[in-house]
Amino acid sequence: MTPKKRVTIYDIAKRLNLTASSVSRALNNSIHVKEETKALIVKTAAEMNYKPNTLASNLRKGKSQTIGVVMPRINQNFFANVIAGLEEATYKRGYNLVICQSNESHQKEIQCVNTLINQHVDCIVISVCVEGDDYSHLQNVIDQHIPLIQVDRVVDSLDTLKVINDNEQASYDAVAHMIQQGYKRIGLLQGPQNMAIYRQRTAGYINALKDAGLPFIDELVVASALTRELGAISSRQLLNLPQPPDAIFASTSDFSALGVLEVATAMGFKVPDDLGICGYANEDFTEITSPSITTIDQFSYEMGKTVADLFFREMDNKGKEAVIAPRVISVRPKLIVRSSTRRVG
Amino acid sequence: MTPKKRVTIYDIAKRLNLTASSVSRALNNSIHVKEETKALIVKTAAEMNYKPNTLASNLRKGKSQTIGVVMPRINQNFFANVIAGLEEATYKRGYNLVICQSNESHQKEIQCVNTLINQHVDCIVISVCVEGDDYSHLQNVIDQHIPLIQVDRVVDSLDTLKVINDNEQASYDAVAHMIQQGYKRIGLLQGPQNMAIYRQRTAGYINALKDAGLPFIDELVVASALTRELGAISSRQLLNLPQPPDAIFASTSDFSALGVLEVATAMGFKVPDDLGICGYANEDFTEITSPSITTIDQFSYEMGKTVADLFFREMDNKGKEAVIAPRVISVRPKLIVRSSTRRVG
DNA sequence: TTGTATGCGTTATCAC
DNA sequence: GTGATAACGCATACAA
Repeated sequence: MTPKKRVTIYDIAKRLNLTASSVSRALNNSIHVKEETKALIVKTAAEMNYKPNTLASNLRKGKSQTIGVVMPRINQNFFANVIAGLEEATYKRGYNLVICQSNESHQKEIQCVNTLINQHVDCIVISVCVEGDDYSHLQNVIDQHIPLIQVDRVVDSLDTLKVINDNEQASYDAVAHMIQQGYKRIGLLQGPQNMAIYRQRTAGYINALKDAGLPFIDELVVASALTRELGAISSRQLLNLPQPPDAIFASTSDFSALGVLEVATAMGFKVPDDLGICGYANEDFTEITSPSITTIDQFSYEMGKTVADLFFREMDNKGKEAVIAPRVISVRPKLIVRSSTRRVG
Repeated sequence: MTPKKRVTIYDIAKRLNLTASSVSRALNNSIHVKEETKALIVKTAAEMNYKPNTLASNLRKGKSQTIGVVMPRINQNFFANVIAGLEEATYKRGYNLVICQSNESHQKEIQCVNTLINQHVDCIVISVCVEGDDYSHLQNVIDQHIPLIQVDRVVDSLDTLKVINDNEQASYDAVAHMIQQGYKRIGLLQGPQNMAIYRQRTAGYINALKDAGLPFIDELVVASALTRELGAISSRQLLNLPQPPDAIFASTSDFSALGVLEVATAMGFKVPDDLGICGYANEDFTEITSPSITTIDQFSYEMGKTVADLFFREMDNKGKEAVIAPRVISVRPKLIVRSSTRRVG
C-alpha cells in the first residue's frame, strides 16, 4: 500500500488531454470555458476523487479564507458560545476558523497571535486575557494590515473594531432593579479594575446608586471576587459586618453569585427576603438554584455572529484590502429577573 | 498607506548578501550553517519583523501541522472540554486546530470533513452527529491516508482509532450503586438506540439488574429522553404508573436527570428517600441542585488530551506516514455519588 | 558551510 | 475557448 499521491489538476488534465489551466478554470466555474468541457472536467474530477489543495490555492491567492480566534478559554460558556456563533456565520461564507486558547496566559496569547499571523489568516478575533499590559503583539497585527476585531474583553487603547457588551448599562439596570425591589444597602463584588469590563460594571453600580439618591458605601465593595470560592469568602466578610448589606451584586460572574447564595443560606439569611443576589452571565445553573438567581444575559452566541457579520460586511465593501474601521459595537445585555431578587410585585 | 508586502526570506537574504537557502536553514535552526551567520540572520529577521509564511512552508513540506476537529456542537460542555484538552496537548507540539461544528447535521458534517481534507490537515478528529448512517465521507478520509480518530460517538464499522468512554461499565457502576442503596425498581431513560454509546448504557443497566437478581421491567424503560423537557415528560409518565419506580437512571444526560428531579419534587416525591436519581455527564449544575445529583464524570478534558497524545505517539513511531493502528481506547468514567442517591451509610 | 536549482499545487497573465 | 508560462514563499537534493 504505497502512500499514493493525491490527484491534482494536472492528473485530470492529462487524463483528458487538456491543460491544467483549463481544469483550474472549469473547477472554479469560470465563464471562459465551454460548458461542455467544463461538465466533462467536473465529472472526471469527481470520478478521480479529486480534492483541491487549499494550501496551494491560498498561497497563490495570498489569502487563506480563514479567521483566527484567540480566547482565554474555549470551554467556558461565554467564550464557547461566542465561538459557536462565529462558526455558524463564517461557515456559511466558506470560511474556516483556527482557534487558539490563551489559557489566560499573556505569553501564550502572544504565541497564538503570532501563529495566526504566520498562517496568513484573513482576520484575527480576540478576547484578551486578564494578564498583561503590553499589547505590542496586537499592534503588530494592525501594522501587518490584518483586520483585528476585539470581543468583550477589549484593550481600549488599540484602534480596532470592538464588539462589547454595554456592561455599564446592564449593571445599572441590575442595581436599579434591586433598588426598585426595596434593597437599600447593596454590596458589590467587583472584578479586577485594570480591565475595562469590570470598571464599567462598577460604574453602572455607582450611577444607579447615585440616581436613586443612595450613598456609595466603601465597606460594601469587595475587590476581585471572581470565583465561587472568592464569592463565598467575600460575602462572608460582608455579611459579618455590623451593618451587613441587604443585597449583593456579584458583578464578576454567576459563579461568585453562587458562592454568595451558598454562604448566605448557610448563615441563615433568607434569599431574597433578607438578602437579594444578582449575578452576571446567565450561566445555565442560575435557573435551577433555589432560589433561582437573577442575572444578566450577554447574548454571547449573537456576539459571535455579529463579529463575523461585521467582518464580512467590511470585506464586501472594501474589497481586497479589508481595512476595518475602528469603532465600538455595543450589544445591550438583558437583565433576567429571577427569584433571588424578587421581593415585591 | 500602500498594502506593503510582507518580508520574505529573499528580502532578508538580499539585505545580508546571502541566499534564501541559507536564510531558510538558519531560521529552521539547521546545523549546516555557521553559528555566526545564523545569529546574524535571526537578528535581522527579527529587525525586519519577518513572519514566516506557514502556507508556503506547509505546501512545500506536504503537511500542515494542523489537526482538524469536527464536533456536533462546540458550545456543549462535553465537547468544549474535549476541544480544550486537544488544544492544550497539540499546542505544546506546535500544532494548530481547525475546528468545525456539524451542528448535528449530517450534510454539514460531510462538508466539514471535506474542507478539512482540502486543508491538508494531518489528522481528523471527529465525534459524529446523531443523524445519518452513510459514512462514506469518513471512509474517504481513511482512503486518503489521513489519520482519523473517533471520539465518544463513534462509528463501529469504521476501522479507526477510537477513544471512548466505557459507557457500559459506567452505567453498570451507577445502577449497581443504586441497588446497593436499596433501590429495587429502577427506571431507565435511554437514548436513541441507533447510537452505540446509548446502547452500551442500556446494556450496563441490564447487566447490573441481572447480576443483582432483579427483574428487567419493560414499562420502566423510556426511549429517547435526551433533554430536560423530555426527561420531565418521561418521569411524569413513570411516576404515574400504578407501581412507579423507586429510582431513575437518566442515562441520556444530566439535563434529563434535572427534568426528573423537578417533576419528582413537584409531585411530592422526596429525593433520595422516595426516589433515587442518577444522571450522566457531570455537568456543573449537578453539584448545586437540591439535592445534588449523582452522576458520571466522563473526563472529557482528558479524553481530548488522550486523543492528541495518541496521535503524536503514532506520528513519532511511524515517521512521515502516520498510519494509525485501529483500536479502541476506553477511558473509564467515574461515578460521582451525591445526595440524590444516598440513602444509607 | 554556502549556493544553485527545482518543485509543492494552484491561479493569473499572457498569448494564440 | 484553450494553452503555455510564471509566480506565490519556502525547503531540500545536489553541487561546490
